Amino acid sequence: MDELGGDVVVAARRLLGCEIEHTVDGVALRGRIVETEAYHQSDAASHSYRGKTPRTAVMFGPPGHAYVYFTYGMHYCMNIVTGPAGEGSAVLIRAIEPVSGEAQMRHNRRDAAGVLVTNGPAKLCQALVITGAQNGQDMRSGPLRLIACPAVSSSAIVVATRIGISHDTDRPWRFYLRDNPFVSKR
DNA sequence: CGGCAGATACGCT
DNA sequence: GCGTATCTGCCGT
Repeated sequence: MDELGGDVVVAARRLLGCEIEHTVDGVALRGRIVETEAYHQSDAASHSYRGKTPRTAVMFGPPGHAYVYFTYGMHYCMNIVTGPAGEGSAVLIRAIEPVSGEAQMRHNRRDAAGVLVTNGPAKLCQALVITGAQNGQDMRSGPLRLIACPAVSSSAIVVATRIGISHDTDRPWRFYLRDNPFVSKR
């Protein structure tokens, strides 16, 4: 998807409605992106704010790769790297709606019921078996893929402030599909 | 159902 | 040392 190489906010909106698929042991675990957040180098909430480090190096790499980080001692969260190589920007995937492999996703989540299976950034990583092993992977091909989609119309997108951060909290850089039940928080 | 504490390990200061 | 782009269970209303 060409738009990933441009502005991270444009990319965050553009990724809504597109799908992520991780094939694990021959089973395609696939979901539609319903909630995203943009993170940019100029932004104190971003891991890339203090420059390139071993942990954040992937954010400064080419667009379309996965940036997976480990947090709170137990959770993984996944991003899709955006912007030109050299710029530290990425879009956090905060929620997806299952499309295929839903039974396996629920199993991976200790049989979570209803929207609880994928309605949060760490939950969807657990459901899709995304860990540090996927960090840096090119999502244009391979077992972890991004599947492009037509752009979602602006009227279907809700703009909000980002969740769980303590710096630059006022940026309207969170986007989600209006009325989608898998969105993490209204 | 809303609020809060606890879990738990890693990167960076 | 300290803070963390979170989740879950447990408590009270």
